[in-house]
Amino acid sequence: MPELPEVESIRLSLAARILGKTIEDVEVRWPPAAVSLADEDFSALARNRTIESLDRRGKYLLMNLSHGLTMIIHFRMTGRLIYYPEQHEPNKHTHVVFRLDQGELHYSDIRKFGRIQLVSFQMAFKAACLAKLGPEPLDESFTFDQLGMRLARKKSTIKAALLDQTVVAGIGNIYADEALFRAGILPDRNTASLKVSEIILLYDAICEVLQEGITAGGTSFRDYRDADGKKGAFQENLMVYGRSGQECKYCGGQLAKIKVAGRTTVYCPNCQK
DNA sequence: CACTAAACCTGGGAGC
DNA sequence: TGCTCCCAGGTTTAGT
Repeated sequence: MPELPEVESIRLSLAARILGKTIEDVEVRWPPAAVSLADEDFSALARNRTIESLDRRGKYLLMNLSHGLTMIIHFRMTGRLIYYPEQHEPNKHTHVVFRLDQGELHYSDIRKFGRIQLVSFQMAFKAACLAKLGPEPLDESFTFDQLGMRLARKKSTIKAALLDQTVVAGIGNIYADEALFRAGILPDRNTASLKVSEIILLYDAICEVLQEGITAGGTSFRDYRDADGKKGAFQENLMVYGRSGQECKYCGGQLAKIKVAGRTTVYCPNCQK
């Protein structure tokens, strides 16, 4: 389930393969996955455009094409974007095939939740999905004060606040649980109950866990792969996510599982207060 | 405003 | 082996 570190890892691996290449043809095999401007044909619109740059905003990958067009890609849970240097046979989960002047880019998605939107560059940041996003947690402009001010407006649990993309962009279930463990904060604490010292710990934990996730090439708990089809390594560093009932790597106690904000949440009852 | 639930989907695992 | 059931979770939308 690609969160910020996974999308960033896709962006980095993809950049090395496709920047400067031209989209010569597009085969949309499952139309709901490829959304374009009103009444415009996705394939026709994308054809004969050069891939000029790759950006990321939260969990969204932005592919900027020549002539002012941008593809906004969200992978949701099982989306993948993989580059093949040679012609490659699509499978039943391959929804869009981009044939480049050299190689092919395949978008596949088992669960069919992900979407590729094709919009004008000017419209991209006004698009409903991007406009509401909170700050980028790894930008220099993201400070602990900013986090504190945004959390102060929330009346939910701290876990729900971290998953809220309008508070901070890019955190999902994995990194929310990991950041809260590192900060020693129980996931179902009310946001208003956090002391300033705890928000400082949380701020540091968020920045560290996301940066380490990127360095490890993301977390391949199940489906995630980068643009070369390679797994990440951060699953080996997970302290709580997916480890319910197992020993806490820090104190040796048993990790607990609860539902918070409708999501499975794993934490250490001893290390997190 | 904030919460919950449903909807969107399929594969994998558990239990029988 | 094969069936059923439940679970995984990002986001939007509808309802309370």
